[in-house]
Amino acid sequence: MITSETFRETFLKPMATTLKDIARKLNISVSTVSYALNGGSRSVPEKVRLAVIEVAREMNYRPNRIARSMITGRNHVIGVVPPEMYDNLFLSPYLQLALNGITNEAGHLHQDLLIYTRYSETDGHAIADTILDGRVDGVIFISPHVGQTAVRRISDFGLPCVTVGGVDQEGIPSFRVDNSGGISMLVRHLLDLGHRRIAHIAGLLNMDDAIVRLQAYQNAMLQAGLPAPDEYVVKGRFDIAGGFRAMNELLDLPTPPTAVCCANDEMAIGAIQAVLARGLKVPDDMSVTGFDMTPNSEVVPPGITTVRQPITELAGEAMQAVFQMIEGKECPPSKVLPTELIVRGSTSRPKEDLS
Amino acid sequence: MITSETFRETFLKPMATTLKDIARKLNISVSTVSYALNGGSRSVPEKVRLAVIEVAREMNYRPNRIARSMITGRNHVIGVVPPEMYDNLFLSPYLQLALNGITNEAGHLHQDLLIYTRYSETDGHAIADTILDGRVDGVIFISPHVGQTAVRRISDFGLPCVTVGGVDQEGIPSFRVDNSGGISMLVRHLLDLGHRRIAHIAGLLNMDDAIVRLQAYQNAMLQAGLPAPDEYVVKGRFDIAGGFRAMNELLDLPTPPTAVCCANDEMAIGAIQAVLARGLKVPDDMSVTGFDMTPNSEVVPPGITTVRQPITELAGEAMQAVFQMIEGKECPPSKVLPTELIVRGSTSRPKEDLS
DNA sequence: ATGAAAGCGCTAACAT
DNA sequence: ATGTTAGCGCTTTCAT
Repeated sequence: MITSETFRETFLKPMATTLKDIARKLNISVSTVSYALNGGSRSVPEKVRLAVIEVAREMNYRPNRIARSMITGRNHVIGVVPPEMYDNLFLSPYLQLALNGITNEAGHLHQDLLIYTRYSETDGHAIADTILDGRVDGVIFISPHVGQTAVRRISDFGLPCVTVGGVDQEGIPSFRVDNSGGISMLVRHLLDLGHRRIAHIAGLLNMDDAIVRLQAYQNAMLQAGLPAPDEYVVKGRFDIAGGFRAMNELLDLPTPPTAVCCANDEMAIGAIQAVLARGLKVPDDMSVTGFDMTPNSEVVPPGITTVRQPITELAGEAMQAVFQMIEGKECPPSKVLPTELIVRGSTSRPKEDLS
Repeated sequence: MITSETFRETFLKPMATTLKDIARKLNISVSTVSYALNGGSRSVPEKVRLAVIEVAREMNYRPNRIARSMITGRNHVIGVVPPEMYDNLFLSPYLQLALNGITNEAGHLHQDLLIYTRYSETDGHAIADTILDGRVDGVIFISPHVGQTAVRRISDFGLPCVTVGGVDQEGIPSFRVDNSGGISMLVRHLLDLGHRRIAHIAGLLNMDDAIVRLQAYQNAMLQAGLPAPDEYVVKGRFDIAGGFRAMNELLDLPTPPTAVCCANDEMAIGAIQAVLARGLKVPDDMSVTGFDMTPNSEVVPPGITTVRQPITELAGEAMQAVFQMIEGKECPPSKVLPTELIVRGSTSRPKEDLS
């Protein structure tokens, strides 16, 4: 007869030592073994305790966290939902920095990370179901989509939930930078240099950060009394290839801009490549700015003028926040950190004086 | 009286709908509900099935995967162990590429990833215990240390286990490139250009890949009848800063090399920075080679001559391999993929003819 | 001081 | 066709 146990034993996983095994060997009860090993509310005589520990070692006992989770309701695992559902996720510097912050902090807090990478299901319903299946104690969304309904669903369900980037939502703390302030600084920097025809390469407009940055660009231009015509706003998808294409579009315009403000560093890198590919020079023929201050923004010549976004710190704080919520403490407030202007080689006065 | 249930309900997680709740509501048994929802070995009349599904939706039922795991013994989660225990893990391009491969494939196979980032415990014993606590169905080690005893422990226990990089071990399939072949190609390339004084910046020598590459360098020099003196071998820790320091050491030698072969691209980037910082030029004053063909190796001027290592593909195959083992299929064979030489701007003939 | 037993939510064998 | 029940390995209450 093939019982369930026999089946598992034979074909799936090897049988591990359980508390019961130890108890049987020592002729004591499981509860005593449990208390001896984990020191709960009951005290166990030193002699017994040592014997149990000895046998546990001998038999190579390892507590089964799944079983423990069922009772305690705690997994000590935090779910992490990356921004988008495309292949080669980890090539995004933004995600890298965010994961570093989360990872470092998770280590300190003794939590493991379950990274959700299965995005066959695009709809928030399915994603939420996966997240709410009991394996994680809380969730961190990294730059969720606009209308990522999963965030709301999860929060409504009562599972602790925070976002890195994104916008504020009732009861869901978000940790982000002052996008508007950052873009304003960059545009002002370009204005101060004497630029008047300034274009914007926008990110994925289904992400809040991209939307806010676009609006900030438009506002900054408006305030300066300068036009921000539609053809000066090109979508760049937040990646190098997108920045490359977008810059080409701008260069093909009858009156190209003299400066381009990109919604992130990667698009700035692509944009610079496009300029160079035409035999033009950065910053002489075209000033370019980025956003994020990723490691590459420094390495890529001539060094990209950008805005420092403390993503790693922010992500770390997000991690602390979910943890607090999990621990039953009060829902911590959202946090908006200021950005810092980093001027490097990719911006200079325009060739022709346009003032 | 505060029962365990009340406690959890009140302070920790919200109570979710269970099969029992649905059964009670419909006045049928849990097993019927289970079969109606998951369609196991028992058939359920269409009418009942629909009613169950309806109520499940109404009550917002979500299966508890923890409970399911306890019985089936399957989590549909694969553990991933990153190479080292330092902060800012995700800045390593090697890890990024590996994770991409694993992630993409995990998506196809419908497996989630649990990334182990808690390395307060350096010793293999503790790491193995964490991994063997029942939450994952298999493990992928990325470039494990030499003497990473956890790998052996886990494999001995019977949990499916593979490595990306590293060396072959009995019963543990590894997926890696031909390190020796790659380094040989690079050294030969430098020799062909006319270099004779060739140094090596080695990686972390507690990693197999670093050791093998160092040996390959020494062999290649030996074969060419050229010296590879101790002062021409400097440790660079596999990162940019390490490459920078190492190159400075080499430049301070009474007779500096004319070319440096680095064990990875990042150290090559650091090395180039060090050369430039002294007002020297790459490749005119110093040829530099990398390893891995990371995205940056192309972007950093003058473009780094390197060796393409199909890390992403390799990692994907590793993922497929653990999955097969989990499914009870035979342990797949290890795989060694060839590398490909990528010649770019960072190498040229030495200034002085040394032949 | 410690054994027995009740579950956690689910699956699957066993009955009916 | 479907209800009852025995666990999975553990924690924790209850009883002794």
